[in-house]
Amino acid sequence: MSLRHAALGLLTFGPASGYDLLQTFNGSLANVWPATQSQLYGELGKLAEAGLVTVTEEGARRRKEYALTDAGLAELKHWLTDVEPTVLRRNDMLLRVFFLGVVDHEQGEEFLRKREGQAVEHQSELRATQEAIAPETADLAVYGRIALEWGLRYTEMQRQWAAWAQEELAKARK
Amino acid sequence: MSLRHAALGLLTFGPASGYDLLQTFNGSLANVWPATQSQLYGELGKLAEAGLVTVTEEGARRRKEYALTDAGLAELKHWLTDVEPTVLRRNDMLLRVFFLGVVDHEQGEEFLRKREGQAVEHQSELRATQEAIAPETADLAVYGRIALEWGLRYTEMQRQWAAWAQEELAKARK
DNA sequence: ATTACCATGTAAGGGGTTACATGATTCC
DNA sequence: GGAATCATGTAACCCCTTACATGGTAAT
Repeated sequence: MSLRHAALGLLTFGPASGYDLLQTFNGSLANVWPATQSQLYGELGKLAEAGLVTVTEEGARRRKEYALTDAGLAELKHWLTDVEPTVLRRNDMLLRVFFLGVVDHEQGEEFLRKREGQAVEHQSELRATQEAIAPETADLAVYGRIALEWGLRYTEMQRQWAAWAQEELAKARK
Repeated sequence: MSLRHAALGLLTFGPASGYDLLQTFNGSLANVWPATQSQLYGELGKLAEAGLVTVTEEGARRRKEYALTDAGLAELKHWLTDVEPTVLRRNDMLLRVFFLGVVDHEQGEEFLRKREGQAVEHQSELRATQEAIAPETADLAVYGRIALEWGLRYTEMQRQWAAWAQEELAKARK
């Protein structure tokens, strides 16, 4: 049920069309809560029907601009403060680790090597976006910086873990 | 499509019934790839139909015991070595961070305090299971230990991040 | 006998993905 | 005029969750 809240959240920055929101979902939210066009347009319809947003303007090319209503803002605040975030489940990569004994040691090591590389790569992407938005975030988007820091620490953790795991494997092999 | 591979993976440890597998999904796999009864029985049926597992025994109480076929093992290996794990997406908690500016500073700080507490709690649970399985894992379940270590490092990262974020907020508030 | 546990299945509904479909406007 | 972009919508399909439904077996 969080696409709904992601949309409400984005509308706190100002009115926007489905198309506008989609750019954000594919941009800064891509690593946190991606959404497809199909899904978003459907959800905006439901949000309007539920009175959490309203159409404030109909522009060219059937463009509809949506704005948050009081009820929408209330729902967003409720979600932020009263609803417990779900703990992370379903980790594709870790599931594979569980069964890595099925293939031989070399392939196990290669798997971990790849994870290490992927973490490095992902981290450098995050650093790139960090530098791209650095100027304007003197104190403006504190929470944006905090979210980004999570990504940096996560990828760093993954990198170190994968390196450690390779050593463990080497030890176990002797 | 990973429930299928989780089931195949578990069957490499020996034949088992849907009910047996379910205990594992609710036990050691709960933090990695949970599955419901309803879903699992359905998937086992599809796996049998696809020839990746076979019913090796029909016991009391309609119990069916499944075993991996050669095709099933091949599919599992293929998934382990050739299919790239999906990078983690959709983080409920981080999505909230993005919009935390909507509520006041105190509530923002409380949110982060809760995350810190949750990380501590989750980590101590992991340590408990670590000690519970320690004796038998001298070198037996290397990959199990490696997966567990991921959890310990993840929760530690989250704890430190949440603490850091609270400091950043305090700084930004002055 | 009753309770607890073993054991499997179906149905309804939500959320997500991919693909299909359509048309308006802007820019070259 | 043609291509790129803006802009919205529908349909089919898969995965997952919750709830409902049924019955066998073991232990007290």
